[in-house]
Amino acid sequence: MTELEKYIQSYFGISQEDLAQVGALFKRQTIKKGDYFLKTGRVCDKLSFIQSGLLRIYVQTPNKEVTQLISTKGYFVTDLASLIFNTPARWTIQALTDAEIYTIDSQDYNRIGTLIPKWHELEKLFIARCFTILEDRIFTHLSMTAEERYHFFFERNKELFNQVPLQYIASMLGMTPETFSRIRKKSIS
Amino acid sequence: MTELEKYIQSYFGISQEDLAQVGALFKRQTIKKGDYFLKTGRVCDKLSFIQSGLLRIYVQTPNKEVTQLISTKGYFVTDLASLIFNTPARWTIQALTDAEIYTIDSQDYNRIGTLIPKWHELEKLFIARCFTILEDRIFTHLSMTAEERYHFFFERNKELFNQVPLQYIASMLGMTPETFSRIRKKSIS
DNA sequence: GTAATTTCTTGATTTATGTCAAGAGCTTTT
DNA sequence: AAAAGCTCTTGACATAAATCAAGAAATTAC
Repeated sequence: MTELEKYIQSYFGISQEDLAQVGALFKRQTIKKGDYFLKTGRVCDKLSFIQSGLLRIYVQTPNKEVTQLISTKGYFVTDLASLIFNTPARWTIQALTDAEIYTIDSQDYNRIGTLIPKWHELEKLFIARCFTILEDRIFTHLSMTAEERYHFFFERNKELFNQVPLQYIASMLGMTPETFSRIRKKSIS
Repeated sequence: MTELEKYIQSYFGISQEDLAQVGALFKRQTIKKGDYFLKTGRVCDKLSFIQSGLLRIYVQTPNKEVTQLISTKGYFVTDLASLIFNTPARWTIQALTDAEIYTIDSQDYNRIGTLIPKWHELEKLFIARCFTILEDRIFTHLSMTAEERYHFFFERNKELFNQVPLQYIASMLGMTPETFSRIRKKSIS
């Protein structure tokens, strides 16, 4: 079983055969550090699984660049709204490191449901789980200070802190790099 | 066509017959101002459509009460994670006004998929749309000041401002009632 | 291995937002 | 209609976080 299949298995819980069928629709692909997976304004016509490497999802606003998420091994990456509704992508997605990904194009993606009858239901559950993760993330912004968000995130994502420029984590947590740096200093000493 | 059916129609786009079938699973119910629709820690075994009235979704934390959302006419209300995964509810949901709602219990909810084959797919799309709304909301916290969030929300939800205690809107936007009040004053004059 | 670039830290300062406390203005209750 | 509760506002002040600027540290390019 490939790693992709293992992850799909764990997220969706489908049979060996179904797994092989879905897995086969994903094509292995490498993407170099700095390359763009997606740019704001284009329609996102693919969904990828990250086998290795790191991708950053962000938006360029008039004032500043805002990092929405850093996606790592084992996660799927796409602009969901754009993929599903064919709207222009809100996010730009760029590789922070060389990355190995498995990609399915939107055509094949839309075909999964016909191959595997239960797929829509399982995917519904998967997206619902993603939904609740975002609910919780909003809650952190309503209830926590920058410092609390830092610790909360750090406890759950220690590895990330020595893999990516910290300014991106700062942005993702809704604070400036300077504030991030000061909290970090306090926390280390 | 009932209002419930009209909304389901607009969200899910299903046929007249299917609509009648789903619609029939919802039972009309009234709920008095102050009544609890759901309490944190219980398992949420229902999903409701709001026909009229306002419900507030919030959490009591050790320090303060945090309002996650105020739900209005035309919206569905539930603790999605709890409904789907049978986990203890994170949110408490309380009526801010007398409300008229249409409720489906989790048993019937889980049966829709067997009645209407396309349901899971349509619901997937519906939840995906909710997902992207939350993505956008997170973005407001990463990119905007309290004042900007105020205006952004105000432009889109003017009516709400003379229907509910403003402190709840303040909380929902991630600021104190005092800050909210000051921004409001500036904005009026 | 040195230069060039990018990233991170630090200090000084400003600005935004939170806290506390009091009172005014509404609603609801009696 | 007075009393009791809420809710909102306001001022004074405290604190958190942003901004600006400079330099140190790390990384990447040559």
